[in-house]
Amino acid sequence: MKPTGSNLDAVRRHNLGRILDLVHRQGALSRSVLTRETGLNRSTIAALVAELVARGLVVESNPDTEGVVGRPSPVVSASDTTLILAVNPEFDGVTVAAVTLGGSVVDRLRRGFRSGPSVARVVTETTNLVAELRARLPEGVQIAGIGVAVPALVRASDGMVRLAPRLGWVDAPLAELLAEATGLPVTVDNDASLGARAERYFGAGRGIDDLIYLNGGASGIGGGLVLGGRPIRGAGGYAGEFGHTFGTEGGIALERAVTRDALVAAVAPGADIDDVELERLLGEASASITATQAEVLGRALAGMINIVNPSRVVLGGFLGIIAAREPELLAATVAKFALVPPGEQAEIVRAELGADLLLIGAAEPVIDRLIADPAQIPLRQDLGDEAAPEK
Amino acid sequence: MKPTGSNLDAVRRHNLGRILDLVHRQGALSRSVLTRETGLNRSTIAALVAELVARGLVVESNPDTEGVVGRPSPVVSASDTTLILAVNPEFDGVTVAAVTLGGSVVDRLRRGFRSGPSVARVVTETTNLVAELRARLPEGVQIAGIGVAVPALVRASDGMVRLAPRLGWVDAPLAELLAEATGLPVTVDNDASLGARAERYFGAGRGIDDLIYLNGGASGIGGGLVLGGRPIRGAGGYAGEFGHTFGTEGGIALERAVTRDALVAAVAPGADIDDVELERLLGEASASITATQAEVLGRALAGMINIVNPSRVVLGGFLGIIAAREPELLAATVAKFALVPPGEQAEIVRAELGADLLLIGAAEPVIDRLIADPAQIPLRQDLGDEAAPEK
DNA sequence: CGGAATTGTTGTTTGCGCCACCAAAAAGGG
DNA sequence: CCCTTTTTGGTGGCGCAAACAACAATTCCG
Repeated sequence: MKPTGSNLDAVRRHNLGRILDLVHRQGALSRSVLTRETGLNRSTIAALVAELVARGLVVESNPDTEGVVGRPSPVVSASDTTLILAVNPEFDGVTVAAVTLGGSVVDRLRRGFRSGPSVARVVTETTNLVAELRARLPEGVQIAGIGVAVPALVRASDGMVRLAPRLGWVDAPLAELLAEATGLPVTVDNDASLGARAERYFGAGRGIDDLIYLNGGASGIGGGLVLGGRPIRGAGGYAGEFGHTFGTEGGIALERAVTRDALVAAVAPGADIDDVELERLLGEASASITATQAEVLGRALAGMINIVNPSRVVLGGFLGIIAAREPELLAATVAKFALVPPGEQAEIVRAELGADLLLIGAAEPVIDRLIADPAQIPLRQDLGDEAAPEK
Repeated sequence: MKPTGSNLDAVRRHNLGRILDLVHRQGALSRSVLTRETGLNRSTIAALVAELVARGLVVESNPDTEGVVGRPSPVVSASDTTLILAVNPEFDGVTVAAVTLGGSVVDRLRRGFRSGPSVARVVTETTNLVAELRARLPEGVQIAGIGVAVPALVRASDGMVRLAPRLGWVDAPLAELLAEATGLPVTVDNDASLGARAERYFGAGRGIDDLIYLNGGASGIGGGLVLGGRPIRGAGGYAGEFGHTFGTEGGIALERAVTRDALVAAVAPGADIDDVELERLLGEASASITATQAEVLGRALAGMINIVNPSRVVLGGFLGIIAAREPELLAATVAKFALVPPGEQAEIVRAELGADLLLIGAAEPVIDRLIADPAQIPLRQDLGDEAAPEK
């Protein structure tokens, strides 16, 4: 069965995790703020922070005198000597990046593929890139684990890729294979769900407990759902897979009615351009295509809004371009087809995070594991004069 | 901000609550089972159970020798000396019932109304019924609180009824008024959400983490959503309010296309019959009406299933009758309009709980409060020779 | 009837957060 | 410029909850 009753160890773990969580989400915080925020005693906070420092998870620094009365409180911030490796395999290549506990990408590598890669190919290439990246990292950094964002249906509990149409995979035990190849703990999850998490914590969905996230890419539309402050996967991982829902009455899937290719075809037929270029060209052209697509998108959104009543809808990728170019039309269409109260409560905004979105998201589950038990990172023995050991 | 870090008191509260939770949900459990289930030490369980007994929340009894080796372990079950009062105001009357921690109704009273009642009327009638019911209860029982299930949009955090079309209320601070009038703690929530919880814990949704619940009553269709094991309300409490969603392409709300009145009109026009009678009459008549309604219902369900990917759909009230009479048609319609994978994962079943559904559900939030802090119930002083004091 | 298995019971131990006290560091006021 | 006020860090002792260990009780089985 599930975990259960808590003993004293659990208290320590929970409190360490709570501090790590606050520092991760809100950036640098003074010890006095942590005291207020957690309700714990000053001395307790001091002891907990000391342990996190000893494990290389946070660092303390002197505050810049802020003009407040009283003794200054040391500022606690995420350490950059503990990193997470984020991996994003796609049909045309795989990206590996080093992400800090604070949620920023410090280094990245990419290896392209000519054809759709097999699972084995992705595992070996990823392992190579991981080794390469680790060699480039400064001495003394430790890797907390590997987080993978994959465009597929995933059983997150054990990192099994159930179905990846784009990659042609079925039932690939990706987490297990990568863990074996690299010797590091690995988490695997759906890319859109992870994108939703990233936008929720660090982007356009900050602080929003009920949101729908939709991302439009070259290969289709993916989405993620956050309800009651928690990511929702549904029984089989299909919750929030809005690309396959029906946007029109005729029963055409949304991701076949609203496509990036249609936008590209209208302004630069056949060209291979990125979203920035696409938006620039659309700005110069007439808006009729985005208008048509905005209407279909709006109808589909209305259906979702009626059912889950979110307070915000975040649109990324080329859907973000549509949202930026047709805000009134989109809002009007939603208002027309959604019920009045939920429709009024749902604010439609464009995603804020760009290229790093999936990498930041991919690191999140690893950080979750860290927050659940910070003691999994060994204490650094500063007893001798040697540097802290890696791995 | 939210609660936070945990200290030793929190551990004790959590563990007491965990035991109470297990006993509440799974019925009678032996102390050895509790030990295994919680992972706590035998001696710890003994101490915790002793405290719950002292607070009148559980009782210990001798097990019937089960044919197992080893010393018999005392059975812990919910006490019936601590009760929750469940209240269900409707447009034509208000029901007050006494519910045990085990989730069964032991007594009930109802007062009818001629016309739609004002908030004040409901409060005074409820207060009277509460007093009457308490007078009938045996000596020594204590009331943990009042839980209200109301057909309205509710802000559960403070029990404010935001909008109750059927009752004609707007922004009625029902929890506050009832708490003042009765001197007991009061929780208020939407009736359909509470019904969903009741079915999930004690009915057709037992153990299901992702489910949709829909209930059809004389005044319309209400629903509740449980995702990831938690009730989902959405930003404004509209999540799961499926009655207002569109079941057909023409934009007619589901609860106007699928109605109880249509069924009644087909078999006994104008008659005032209950669901049991209605189902019997339908059994004798032709099935064409239920078939039409099953199709519309199926289309609406398909839309919901595509978005939230539940593993079960529970249908109550007259929708349960439709589900029982047209299982194949309903399943076929869902299969036709839902995507294949989520459609296959969603099992459509009839609700199991009958008339007590809302009352059991209404008690749940009160029990939640009890589980969150069992120490809110005072210790019974058995030091003297007097009985335990009430209130 | 005796051994094995399981669990309740009791007293002791361990570890975590709290508390009280003192010291340190900044702001403000005369 | 010094002194008071305010806020926070640091330290040692304390209380408390759960774990642990040893023993007793109860049942099954041969």
